[in-house]
Amino acid sequence: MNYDPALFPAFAVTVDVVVLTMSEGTLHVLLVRRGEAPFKGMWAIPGGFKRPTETLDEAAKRELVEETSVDAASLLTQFGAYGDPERDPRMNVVTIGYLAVLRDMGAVVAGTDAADAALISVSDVLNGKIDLAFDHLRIVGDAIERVRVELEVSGIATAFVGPTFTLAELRSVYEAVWGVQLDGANFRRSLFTENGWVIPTGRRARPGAAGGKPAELFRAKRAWKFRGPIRRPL
Amino acid sequence: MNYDPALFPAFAVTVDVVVLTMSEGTLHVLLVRRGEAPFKGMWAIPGGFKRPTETLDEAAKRELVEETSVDAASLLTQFGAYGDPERDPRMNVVTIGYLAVLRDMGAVVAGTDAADAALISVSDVLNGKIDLAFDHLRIVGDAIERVRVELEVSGIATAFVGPTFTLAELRSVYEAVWGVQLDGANFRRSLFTENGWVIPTGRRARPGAAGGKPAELFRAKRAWKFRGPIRRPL
DNA sequence: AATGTAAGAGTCATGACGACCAAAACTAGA
DNA sequence: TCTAGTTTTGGTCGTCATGACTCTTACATT
Repeated sequence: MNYDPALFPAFAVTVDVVVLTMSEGTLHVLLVRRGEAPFKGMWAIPGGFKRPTETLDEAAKRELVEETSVDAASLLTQFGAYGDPERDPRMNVVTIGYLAVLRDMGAVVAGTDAADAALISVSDVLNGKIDLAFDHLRIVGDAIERVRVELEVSGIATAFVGPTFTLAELRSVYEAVWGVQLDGANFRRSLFTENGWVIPTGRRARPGAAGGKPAELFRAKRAWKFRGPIRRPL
Repeated sequence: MNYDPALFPAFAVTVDVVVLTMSEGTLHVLLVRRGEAPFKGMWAIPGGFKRPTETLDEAAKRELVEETSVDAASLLTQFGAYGDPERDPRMNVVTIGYLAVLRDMGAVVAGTDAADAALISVSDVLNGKIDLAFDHLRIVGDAIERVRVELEVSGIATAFVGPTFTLAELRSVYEAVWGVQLDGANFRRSLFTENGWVIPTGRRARPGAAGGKPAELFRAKRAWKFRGPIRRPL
């Protein structure tokens, strides 16, 4: 730090947001299609340039709204920075990766800045069926890995579901993210024995098309901030 | 991403490294004294500008060597990015925080770029006894928090000790970082029941000045990569 | 009414964990 | 040399979380 900063090479700083959600029982990521070179026509995660007058968190929130018209202020967490020299062929760009977790939103609305937006299955992205621009595959991979640990140490799971949810709904979040099968009865016990996780609403959800006993609807309690209710198997 | 990046405001990008180590049984952080304005004479964490031709990881490694002549390539993990508009009074600087964990090094050698370097007690820093330049207090705080979780989910603890260590030595790492007291016998059992953590060397360490039975020396096994051997109390 | 499905409640064995206790092996001082 | 103090190391005991089950309840579909 003994130099004049103005003498040093300039970088562009961007924020990229990995938006994860549950759709049809599996994990999906929100992608936008690039309208210009480089990587024109390819899928990419939404993002854009940070402005000098805003913080990184504010930039991430703004970009997410601009490109997907989604307001996820409360659940936007930073998980990594990427600055490899050739990650952008045009110039030196350092990007900050943000993770946003949303509940199922059904249809995706492309925002003002994006040509096209869609929810893509995470497994299709990770195994290479869908090519991503830049180093976005690595960024998405890091985001997924982050969610896996967050699920255990924090209570990010409730962000995937609505304000009221059934236990099976919540359990499917863990199963999809961790890629495991969890016993429904044991999952229920984990949330009830140590109380502070869920509070019953009295109302019940309609059973699925396959029938079955209607599940009770719950709301999240505050304990989720400190530690997750169950531990990751294996 | 629909704009020409050259039209956007330029940032300086730096890397700052929080070096943590155990000294006299407590957690210490490596700080350097600033020789120039702003914040001249104050303590700061070592760091410097990223070059366009290197990755962020390489920049962190290089800066650490330059300022502290410490080569910690294997244990340099990124934990956060900081880009608040006024965090550097001179211009827009976005910095990437890195965490390095070293074993006790005794004396600190100031590198070529630093006027002075010293190991400062982490508690003195966190409770405000030592003022840090820029937003480095927040950065150090985030690094500490990161170590606390890393200690539980990964096996970063062995990085604090030498290639061979006693169990009491390793236990003191957990106690210092988590700020708890752990029962020696139970700690030992945790490392032995689920085998894969330590392998005995047969040799024994010399007892401390207070006497006591000489402790056996161990080496680390590979299991540390997946999960920590014990869970955080509370 | 019969069948299928999923929620919800309970049982049982295992195993991890905290709180202890006690022996072993050393140092330091009387 | 003897004794007190300290630390490692090995062990017990009770509690509680967890995984693998079973069984009942309450719905849908045919």
